[in-house]
Amino acid sequence: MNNKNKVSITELLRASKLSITDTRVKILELFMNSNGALEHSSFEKLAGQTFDRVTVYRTLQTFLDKGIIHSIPTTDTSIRYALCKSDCSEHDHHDHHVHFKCEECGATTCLEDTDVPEIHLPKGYAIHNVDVVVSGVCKQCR
Amino acid sequence: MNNKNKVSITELLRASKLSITDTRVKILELFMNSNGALEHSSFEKLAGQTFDRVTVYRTLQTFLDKGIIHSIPTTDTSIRYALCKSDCSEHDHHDHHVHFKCEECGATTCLEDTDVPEIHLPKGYAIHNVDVVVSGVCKQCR
DNA sequence: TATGATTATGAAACAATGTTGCATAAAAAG
DNA sequence: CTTTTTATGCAACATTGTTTCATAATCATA
Repeated sequence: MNNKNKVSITELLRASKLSITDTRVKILELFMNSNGALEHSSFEKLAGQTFDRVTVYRTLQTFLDKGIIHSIPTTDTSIRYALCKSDCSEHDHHDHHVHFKCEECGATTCLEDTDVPEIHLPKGYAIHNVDVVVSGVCKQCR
Repeated sequence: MNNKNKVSITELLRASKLSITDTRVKILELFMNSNGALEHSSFEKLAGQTFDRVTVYRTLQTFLDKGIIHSIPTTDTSIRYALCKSDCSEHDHHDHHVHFKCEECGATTCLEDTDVPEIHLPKGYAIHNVDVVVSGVCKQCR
């Protein structure tokens, strides 16, 4: 982690009107240093340091609320989280990209360049969000 | 639950080479009598009868393996399950429909008539499955 | 339709995951 | 530097998921 990232993490927290704490900075560093999406247990295991379980839950919830991260649905037990692009905000998410879950290595990644296609539902439904999760085998595992 | 359904449940189990047991029949009845997708806890609460937790887990896993039900990814803790159409089989799922989660009533439903659009990924990815989960407000809740 | 082989179930014990309340510690505001 | 506000850690608890093993139910077949 270089100094530039530290500065941007600070700015990110400040922009979301969140106080700057060790836990929040370290969790954001973990997100920035990892390619894929992280699941909850990662935060307790990683970083040589133990975060308290409760603090991690609360921090992730706060980041979700503020639009700093987004959650990725899964059919296993663990929800995954990934950083939002910088143009997301509290009430205006637009992470309209596809997520990919590799069945070999287990990694979940955001395919930023692959847009979610438009979905047309029968009349009467109000659409707030569309999640697309593709599973298969990623480049590295083939 | 009428007799016709009972017969078809029996046939369904037999077709999947599963022995016909009370638990399996009752869990399938729950699926057939419910419009939306069911989460695990439903099976323990519903039906006036208490199923053992372990049996429910094993039964759902068996049904998944045999292609009788499919799972629907969520960003909350509970995985949802719904019946597959009759033309699914053990190694050949084709439930290529969109799922809808209502933010008001919480119900998750299969939109059988809304196909999952084709997704084009960057080169190198092998696609096995595409899950689309739309969240918003359903007809009944508007 | 009884019998043995096979498979499913339930119980117990455990492991992992998620939640709540409250005292303390840290950060922000003045 | 002090006060106010907010975040954290701990403890206790609740829920969810897993493993093992003895018992019970189902199936195949005689």
